Amino acid sequence: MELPSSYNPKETEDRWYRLWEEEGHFHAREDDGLAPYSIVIPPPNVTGSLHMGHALNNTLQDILSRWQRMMGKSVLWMPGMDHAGIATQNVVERLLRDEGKDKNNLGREAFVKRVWDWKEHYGGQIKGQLKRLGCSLDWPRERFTLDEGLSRAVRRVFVSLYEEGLIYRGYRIINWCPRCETALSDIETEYRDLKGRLYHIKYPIDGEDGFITVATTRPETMLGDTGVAVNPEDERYSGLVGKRVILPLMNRKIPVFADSFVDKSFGTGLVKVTPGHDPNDFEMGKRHNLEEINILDPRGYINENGGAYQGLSRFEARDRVVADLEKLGLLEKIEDHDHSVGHCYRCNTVIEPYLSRQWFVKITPLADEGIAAVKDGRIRFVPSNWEKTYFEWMYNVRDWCISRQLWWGHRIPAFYCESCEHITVSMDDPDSCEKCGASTLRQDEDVLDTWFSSALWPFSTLGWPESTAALEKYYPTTVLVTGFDIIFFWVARMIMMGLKFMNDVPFRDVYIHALVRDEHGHKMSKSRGNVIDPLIIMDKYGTDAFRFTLSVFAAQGRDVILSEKRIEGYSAFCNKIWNATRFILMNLGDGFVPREVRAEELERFDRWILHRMELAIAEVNRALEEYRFNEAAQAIYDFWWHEFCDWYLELTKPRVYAADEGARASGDAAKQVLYYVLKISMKLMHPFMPFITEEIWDRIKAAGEGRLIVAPWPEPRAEFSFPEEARETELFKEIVYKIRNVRGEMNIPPDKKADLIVKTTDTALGALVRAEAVHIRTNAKVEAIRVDAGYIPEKTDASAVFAGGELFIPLKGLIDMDRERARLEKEITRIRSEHAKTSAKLGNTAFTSRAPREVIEKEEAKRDEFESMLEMLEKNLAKIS
RNA sequence: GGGCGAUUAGCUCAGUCGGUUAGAGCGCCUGCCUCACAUGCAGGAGGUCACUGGUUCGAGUCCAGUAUCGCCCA
Repeated sequence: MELPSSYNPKETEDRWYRLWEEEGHFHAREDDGLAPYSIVIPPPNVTGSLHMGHALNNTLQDILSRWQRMMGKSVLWMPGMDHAGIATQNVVERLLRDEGKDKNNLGREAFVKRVWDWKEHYGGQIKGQLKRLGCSLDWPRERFTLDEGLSRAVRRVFVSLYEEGLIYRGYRIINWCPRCETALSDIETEYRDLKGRLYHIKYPIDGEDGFITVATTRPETMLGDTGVAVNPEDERYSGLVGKRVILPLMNRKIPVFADSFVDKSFGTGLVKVTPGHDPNDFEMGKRHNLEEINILDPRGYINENGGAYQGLSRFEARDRVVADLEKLGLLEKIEDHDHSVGHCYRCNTVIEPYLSRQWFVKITPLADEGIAAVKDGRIRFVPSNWEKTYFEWMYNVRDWCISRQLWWGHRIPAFYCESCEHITVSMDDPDSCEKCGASTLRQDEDVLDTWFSSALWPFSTLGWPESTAALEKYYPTTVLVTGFDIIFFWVARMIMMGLKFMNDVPFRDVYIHALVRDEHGHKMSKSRGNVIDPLIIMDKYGTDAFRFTLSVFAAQGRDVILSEKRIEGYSAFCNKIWNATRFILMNLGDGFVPREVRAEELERFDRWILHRMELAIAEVNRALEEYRFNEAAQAIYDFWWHEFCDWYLELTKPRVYAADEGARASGDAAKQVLYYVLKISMKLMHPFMPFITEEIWDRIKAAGEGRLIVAPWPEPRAEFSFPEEARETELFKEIVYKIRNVRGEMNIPPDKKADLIVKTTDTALGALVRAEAVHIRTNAKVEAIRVDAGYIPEKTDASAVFAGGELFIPLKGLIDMDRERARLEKEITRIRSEHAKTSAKLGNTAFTSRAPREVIEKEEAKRDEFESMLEMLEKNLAKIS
């Protein structure tokens, strides 16, 4: 039973993952008769590869899954990927471009086939990377948003919402990406503050000599102006309303009208109105019957409506328009002006508000249900403050533009009749128009927003619209784990769709974790060059160290700020786990037979460590129940390192090393406890560090015991509650600390043997010191130990006080008096200031009359203790002065 | 402009119901290769809990304001 002197993650990780998977431990069974616990993975993009956000997100889900699996639940963690319409289409288009090809030459069918080919060969790299991370996903159930079943679900939802009037076709301003050449939803547009300019342009008044001046940030859109607006309350321009102005460059006569939308204080108070290229202008145009002129083609170039500017890009057109206005003397001035400009969230191109016909989901009726579900607690956000963000958005949500001018995605199941224009929307492709019966039907060219299919993820992956056993058992899912950045994109929409089509929430809890940032708190991004690649980290430090680091830093409401230094620190923890195990195995001996630990054979420190372990188990359970991953991880770390390794292992050494017959029973008990604590610890650690714990488990498990991944989670054991021994052990530790402190501060060389006199009138304490003399000796490095209530210290004794007594270390000839005086003085100062604080409190009648009794008693006890310590310290100081 | 969050040791952060001598990791200083681990052991230094005011017997914790920073939305 011996371990190599260090743990090799590389070698073990791969092997264990394969075994777990082969043995079917990740697979959920609908018929297992166990209570369900289900999580659906936030489906990564098929084009994606594992980044820190994924690593955190999936580590947390895996911790929950493994914990609940060990708790005996029927755990389903559903894997899958998202077809990522724009991103994937972009990837393949780029490939084609490199080959000198173009998707339009290829044609739709061939292009889509090409994307599928790409997906088969290069897509889904992230799957292997999730395995690398140890994720216990139920792979045989893996789904893809574009697979047959999910496509069926998407179509069912579309048809059903259309029939109900919740999906409609509309002609309006949407966000258009001229590079992707598709519409985007509002939330796919990211606004960024840019330094721009405000151009003041003079428009001549029709039939008069004067001008009016309008201010705009986008002069090129004037080519499509069909009006000028003014606030009705603006006295400056009251005479203008009803007149016409001549649009320069285009020489079009356009009306001046009043609309309360106009902000009097912005620019000149007069705004040019371009209904074809601005959502607000569009609304005004509707109110005032203005013509809507579209001056741009889908690529963002000026079209035939832009007169002489046709063929220019929107940016070239801006320069030319400004230059021409300047020449005509119509450019009054240009001011610097900061404004926020929409960008495509996929390709970062400046978005164009663009007038076009698109499909929309009427969202308000769905949102109302979604709001109610969170309001009445059917869904709980953790941390709860995210509910506020959710409500804020849901109350102000606008109709969702779901059509995309792409080829990669779910094609919209709407069929236009060539003869009567009727739209047929149905589950199966129709042969003829449902209205006039004509067979000349043309399917809508567009596909659906990828998020439309992701919105169905919690039930579509379980087999909906079929009614399956999986759906029956695992829906609603237990918890959704995701980042706050997709609350609107995904979480809110799943809630709405789940309520609509399943009549139930898609998940009970939504745990929102933070973003991973670099060590300076910056968002990791390729352009910043501060990306830490999780795969490199796992290679370097091992997956377990990486996962543990993520858990420790996953505090609620905080960003995860990651640096390699920390990961390195926790790889030391893995080493500590390995080596403590190694120590235990080396000392159990070949004849060791594990058995139940019996209360009557336990010594003080055995009871103490079992007591502490029970507390650790309770803490891990509580923390995980509340999704406080960092607290659970911290509890594990502290217990293992600072209690089990720092103290208990040291305390067992004399017992397990002892060779004589009389000590054998004590040594045997210690071995049983070591083994027991080791096993329980592996269980507690497993969800966080699955590989090293399974590896250790494999070497320590009893005959016939199965894998750790499915070992039963530790049950609380009331018989291991030993508060008395715990208290005594803390006292023992304090004595050891004090002696070490004296040695350290006094610079006593390690090889210098020192004796110890403990002076106390407390007989129980004296008995404790006598009983544990061996352990004080080995842990504090002292020789002879004596308890003497009447001890009169020598002038050459170093001393220290503790709760219940004082201790002396005779150091004839070695003691540096100045140093010892300074040490005692420092301690006196410290205790005095504590004493002052507590006696001030007790001297305050407001406190003594109003504070709860136990708080007062605590203060009194503190005061008494400080007083007796001060008395001893001062006496000892006087003695050596 | 509206909303949310943060500010605690040199750095990065915990701190649960308002009551402990405010903690951890890293870094720093001192001493140790003690037969599990130098990825380690022992000891130590280091804090006006951003600021101002309030509530309270009592505030790192609750409230208000200020400052700085970050994020989301318009």
